[in-house]
Amino acid sequence: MSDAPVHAPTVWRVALPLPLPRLFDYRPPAGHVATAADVGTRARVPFGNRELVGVIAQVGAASQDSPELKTALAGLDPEPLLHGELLDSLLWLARYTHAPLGEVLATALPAPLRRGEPLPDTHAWAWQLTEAGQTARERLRAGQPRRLADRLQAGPCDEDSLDDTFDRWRSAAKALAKRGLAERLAVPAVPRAPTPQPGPVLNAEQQAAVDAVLAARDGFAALLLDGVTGSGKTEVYLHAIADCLARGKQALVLVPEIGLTPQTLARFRARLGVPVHALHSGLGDGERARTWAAFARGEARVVVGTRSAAFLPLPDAGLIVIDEEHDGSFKQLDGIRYHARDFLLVRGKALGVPVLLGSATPSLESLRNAQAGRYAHLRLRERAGNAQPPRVRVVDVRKRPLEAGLSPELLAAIEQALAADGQVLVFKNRRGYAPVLLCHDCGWSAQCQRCDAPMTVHAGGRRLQCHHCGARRPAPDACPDCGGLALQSQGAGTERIEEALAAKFPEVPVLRIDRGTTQRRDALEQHLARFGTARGILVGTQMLAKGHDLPNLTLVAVVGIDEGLFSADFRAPEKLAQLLIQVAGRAGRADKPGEVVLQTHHPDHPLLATLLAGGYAAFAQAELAQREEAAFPPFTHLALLRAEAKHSDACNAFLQAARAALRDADAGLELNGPLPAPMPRRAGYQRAQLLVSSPERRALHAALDAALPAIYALPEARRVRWSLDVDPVDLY
DNA sequence: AGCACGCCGACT
DNA sequence: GTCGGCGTGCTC
Repeated sequence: MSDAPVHAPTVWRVALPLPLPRLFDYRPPAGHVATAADVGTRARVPFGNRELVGVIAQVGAASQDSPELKTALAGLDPEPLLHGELLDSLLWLARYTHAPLGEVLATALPAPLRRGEPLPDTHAWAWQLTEAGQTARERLRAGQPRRLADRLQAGPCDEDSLDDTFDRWRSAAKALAKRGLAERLAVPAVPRAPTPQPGPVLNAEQQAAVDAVLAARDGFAALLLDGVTGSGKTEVYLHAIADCLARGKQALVLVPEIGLTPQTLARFRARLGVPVHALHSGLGDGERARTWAAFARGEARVVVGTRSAAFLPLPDAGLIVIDEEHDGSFKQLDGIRYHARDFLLVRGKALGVPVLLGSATPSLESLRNAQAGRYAHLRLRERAGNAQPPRVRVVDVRKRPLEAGLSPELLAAIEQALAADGQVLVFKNRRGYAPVLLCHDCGWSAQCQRCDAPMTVHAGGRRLQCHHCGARRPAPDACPDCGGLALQSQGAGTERIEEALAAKFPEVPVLRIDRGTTQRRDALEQHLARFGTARGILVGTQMLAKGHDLPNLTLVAVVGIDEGLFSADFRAPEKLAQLLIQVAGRAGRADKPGEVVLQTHHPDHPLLATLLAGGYAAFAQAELAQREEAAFPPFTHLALLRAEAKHSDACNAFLQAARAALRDADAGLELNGPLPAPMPRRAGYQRAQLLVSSPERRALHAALDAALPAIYALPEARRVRWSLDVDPVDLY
């Protein structure tokens, strides 16, 4: 502390998008003086022999051990791009995930901003009559262009309100523009006063939930909206958001990957009476950047978005909603391994706004927080509109003849449902034709050459595909080992079930929905629309578990749940219970209860017994008790250090050295490993992991903070690809 | 992560 | 004789 260099230059300390846990110092460009106001702006800097764009994280004296300083090429922002709450929250996220700040900031920014492009224009477009249009209007023939001209007579009209109030106005506008009667002009985007449409009358429980959110609206609060399927959680969101908008504030709604349907957006738009922005993986870079800018400038009011929407600036925040809060897609599994729900809770606290977490099957973490009094627990027990809960039947398939994995009882139930003009959903967690190709003569089975996993049979048995690395090859005609011709497809995936059902029920349509048939975002919509409401059978995977109204669905059959009952993953029971409840929630319609058939070899399994007798709440209680007993989350805190390399020795050497560093940091830490990953070889790489756990979150983070510099510096670290995952979702 | 530098195999 | 394999080292 004695020798702070008096003449140390004031430098920009820049967070660069690199997997290096430090900042890089630069002299500001000639003519610039670094000041605290530069923090949060971007800079273009020379780095080695290339150029990078980073964010100025600090301004100060160069660290003493810095070598020769380079000069930054340019500052890119007149005003900080990241500042206030968002910057603070991102700094928190970097500390919490123990990820390099530059990588966190790069993840938070849309690609064009990451590349150094300026914050895009966000002006709105409006239409107005030209002078010629003013005079010619009255002579126009009746029709759409005339109607539009009449509308514009009162003055310019922005495109958003035309969207809301004028069907197919674009072609009318085009017609007017072609004749020089109307023109498009850029207008400043100002949030319009909302013009909300009334929705259905709330029931008492919904009203109580809305009241609770409104009562909490002046500060941070976490509220768990625990509502059975069909209880009208979305209505509660809409009322809370409408209140937020009426107060001139912004609202953010986080939804799972598959929850962002055009119907959802249309419903939000119609009810809220303001433009509702969508943010999802299907959008182009430019559009994402414009949305980001519109929120940063406070012009945009409402966003419904997937995981990455958690990074939008919210200068006028009023409410954060997290729909299906238990959903696994909120956790990013590569790059920066953040959990969007948990990040938004931190942001809500920093912003001083309520965070509303909705689910029919809350995560055990959130339930525990509610029970501990950290979250308000709001319940919706009634299904809206008198809908009856489905009847659930467990079918014991032990010793029963199976046809493509389907029991006679199940087939009979399908026949019955179809006879009553209903629709049937058969849910199977495996896509493809069959999970294994086996030689009946010698026991050989088709394995992936780059992964420790069997290859899945596809295309009716003609092709093999690895679901882990994407490898494909034709299925052999004869066994490569013994030359025998007794190759059999073992087990059944969606494709085989579809084939069997199509043969069994040739008079009805059978539609298969899985990642094989439905890659595109709107393909699911289109498929379901074509399927309609006439009798028929849907076969599908998780994709069908939620969203998408299927009003005529009377029977839901779930096959192949047994793997979930005995998985090594401690979260498997929770995931299975959530899935069963979500899938079951699809059955039934207002006038008629639906039926759910669970086909299993383990009809007496405690998970099923508890779930059937007491519903999700009872299951969750029992499962929380087990987690506590076994010292698993949320009763302990985990971090997983993963490594992969061509040879497993390199993984083990690295993890062993990391283990020693962590042991040095905290002798009380529980360290498990190095262990081979459950699938030790994937895409040609050997993988291993070290599980770190502690009952105290602070102790875990302190140990990681203390040990990570040493881990980064390990010579063994350069011979592997490694990553740290705080709060891992799947250990396996 | 990139990108260079640096020593050992099958090709113009 | 060269182009190029990826091991290892560095980036203010």
